[in-house]
Parts: sequence; structure tokens; C-alpha cells
Amino acid sequence: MARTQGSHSDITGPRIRRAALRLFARHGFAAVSMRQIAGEVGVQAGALYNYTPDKQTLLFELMRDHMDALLAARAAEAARAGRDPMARLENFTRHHIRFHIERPDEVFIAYMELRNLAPENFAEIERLRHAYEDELETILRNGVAAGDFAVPDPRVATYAVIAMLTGVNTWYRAGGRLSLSEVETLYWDMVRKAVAA
Amino acid sequence: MARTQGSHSDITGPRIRRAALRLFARHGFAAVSMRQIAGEVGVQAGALYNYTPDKQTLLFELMRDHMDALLAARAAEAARAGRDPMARLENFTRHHIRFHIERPDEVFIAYMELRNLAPENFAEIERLRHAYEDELETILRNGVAAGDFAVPDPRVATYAVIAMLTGVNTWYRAGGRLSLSEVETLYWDMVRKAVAA
DNA sequence: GTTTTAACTGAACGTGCGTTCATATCAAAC
DNA sequence: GTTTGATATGAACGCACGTTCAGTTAAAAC
Repeated sequence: MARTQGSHSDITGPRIRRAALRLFARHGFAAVSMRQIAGEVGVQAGALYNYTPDKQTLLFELMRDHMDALLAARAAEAARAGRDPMARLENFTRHHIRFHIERPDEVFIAYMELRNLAPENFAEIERLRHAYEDELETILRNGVAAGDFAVPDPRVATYAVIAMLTGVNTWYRAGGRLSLSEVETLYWDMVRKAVAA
Repeated sequence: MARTQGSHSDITGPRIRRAALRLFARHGFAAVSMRQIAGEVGVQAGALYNYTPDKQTLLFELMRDHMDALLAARAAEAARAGRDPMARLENFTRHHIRFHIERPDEVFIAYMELRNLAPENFAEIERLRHAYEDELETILRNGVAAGDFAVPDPRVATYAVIAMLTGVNTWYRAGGRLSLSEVETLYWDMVRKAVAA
């Protein structure tokens, strides 16, 4: 085994994933060629195949890694938020905005490129997304049971809240009129009122 | 001038636009070839160029026609809604859901394929989208002035409400658990409460 | 200093792309 | 029945695609 240290593989691999992420988000999966990705990294197209079996798997792994990171981050945050439904909902709201704003390319791809996934890869990403949505639905159901929230249909409210929060990514730009924490507060006000008892 | 009536052009033209709409929505603009569109219509690829100068213009005109239809439908609806901010907001909310659910392919394309537009075409679509958003922002500002709404930032609330409403398209399916008018009412409840004074 | 082998090159494979255009078709116009 | 021209064909253009692979490079191992 030669060159286990000093090897380029632990440098080139992440560089390929970063370049693919950026280019897929900018131009779309179908519009980006393996040669473009390779060019961004500074290697020939053939070299990419030391790091991914094919273009489809490269896309899938970017999406799966993003969803894994989202679920891991939520598990860590949820542990800090306690059990009170109102506190958990505020924690979910603020964390969703912050996490998604920090990863615009990943979020864009995770929403836009689902149709370019092979069926089994699509099913896996959908499973992870569902797991994320389920936490919010549970928070809403618990809040209804506790009399804190008036939500006639927790599943629909889950879709509505997540769509509203993810929408921040379409317009927010760092350095704009509002700070991120101001945006968090504006959205939390709307979420809180929308589900209020 | 021969064959001005009985000509195929008034049949083939719409069929091309319908096929392109369907295929762009299913697979994405970049992943659909002119030969695929032609195949769906039952002509050769070259025949498409009697109806569009190029693939890019075909996409742009689908998006522009959709936005024109949206603005025209809003103008007609708004005229019926009167001047009361609460009534106008309810009208906007229900109409947005209904109009968008009836046109899933157009909506999908209008959101996902913006990055495939040439800069001048992108600017035009953005202009039309802005005009649509402006109506909602005006409703919110009028409601705040009248004391009906408590909305600290009408621009952000506009983004939030539209993202939430458009999100219906990602999950609603006709014949499912909820009727469209039930969905309208669930969303209207959330919108009403979120902006309530 | 020789051997080993991970990492990468560069050319090639077959395929499909958007677009053009000379030619064919055929219903309407006269 | 002849002319006209809108409509469509089908072949061709040059180019780029995803992927493969025999060969080259060079750092680590001994």
C-alpha cells in the first residue's frame, strides 16, 4: 500500500463533491457535464471515476449527506429544546431557517433534483425527508394535546410551515436589509400566530 | 396564400407547447431533447422550428404565458373581492391555491427552470412575478393601515405567505384525503391567524 | 535504489444533442 | 387543372456527452 499519506485522494474527493454541489446548484444536474466538474477541480474527467461510480451516484450522495446532516443537527438541537411544545416549535423554526440558509446549494439541489434520482435513490431521500417532517408534526400534535395549539390538520400544517420556512432561501441574502436573527424572529411570529390556540 | 384554413399549424403549434410543458415539468428543460418533444407530437424534430426559433424561446414563452394568465386571472378576481383587506386576503389565498393546483406543470416549470432562461428572459419573468407579489404586499399594507393586520414586515410576510400557499402543489393530489376547498380553508385559517392584529 | 500501487492522463467508444436546409407533399386558391 | 405556399421530412452539420481503459507518474514502503 503506497501513498496512504500524502495521497491526493483525501483532497480530490472532497473537491469533486464541492465542485459538483456548486455546479449542480447553479446550472442543474442535467446541464452539468463530468468534464465541467473535472475542470473545476483541475483533473481530467476520467479521474472522477476514482471517486464515484457514475454521475447519478455523485448526485445521490450529495443529497443523502445533506439529509443525514439535517437529521443529525435536528437530533442535537431537539435534545436541547426540552419538552414544552411551544419551546420546541420555536427551536424547530429558528433552527430550520439557520440550517437551511447556511447551505443554499445543498437545499436547492435537495428540492430541485429529486426527479433526476433513480427510483431507489429517490425513495431513500424521501424517507429521510419524511423523518424530518415527522418531528414537526409530532410537535404540533403534542401542542394540540396540551391545548397550546389549535391546528385542525397537523399534517397539512407541517407542510405549510416547512414550505414557508424553506422559502427564506429564495430571497434572503447576507448583508441585506435584515439580519438572520431578525428574519428568524419575523418567521417565528408568523408560525406562532398561525398555530396559536 | 394556400391552406390558411385546414392548415395544421393551429393544431401542431399548441400540441408542441403542451408536449414541451409536460416533458419539461417531468424531466427538466435540460434533460428533454427537441426530438423527444417532436416524437410526442408525431413530427420530426425539424418541424418544431416552424413554431419556435429555438428551444430557449419555447421555454420562455411557456413561462411568460403562464405568468400572463396568472396576472390576468388575478386582475379579474381582485375586481370581485371589494376593498376590505380581510376579504381581499381571503380571496387572494383561495385563488392562489386554486389557480396553482390547476396548473401543476406550469407552476413547476416557472419555479424550477428560471436558471435556464437567458438573462433578458429571466428579467421579464421576474418582473411579472414581482407584479403578482406586489398585490399581496399591498393588501397586507392596507390591512395594517386599517388596523386589521399586525405585520411588522409586509415584504417578508408576502414571501412567507406565497411560499406557504405554493407549497400545496408539492403534496396535494386530487382524490386524496382532503378536497381542494377543505385545503383552501385550512390554509386560509393559517394565513388569517398569522397576519391577525 | 528498487518495487509497489494509488492517482491520474489522454485518447477513444458509441450516442445523442440543437439546429439547418434542400426537398417533398398536398390542400386551398384561382 | 394548374399554381401556390404553408407544412413537414429526413439527412446532415459539428459538437459534446458519460464512461472506459491502457498507459504514465510519482510518492511511500522496504
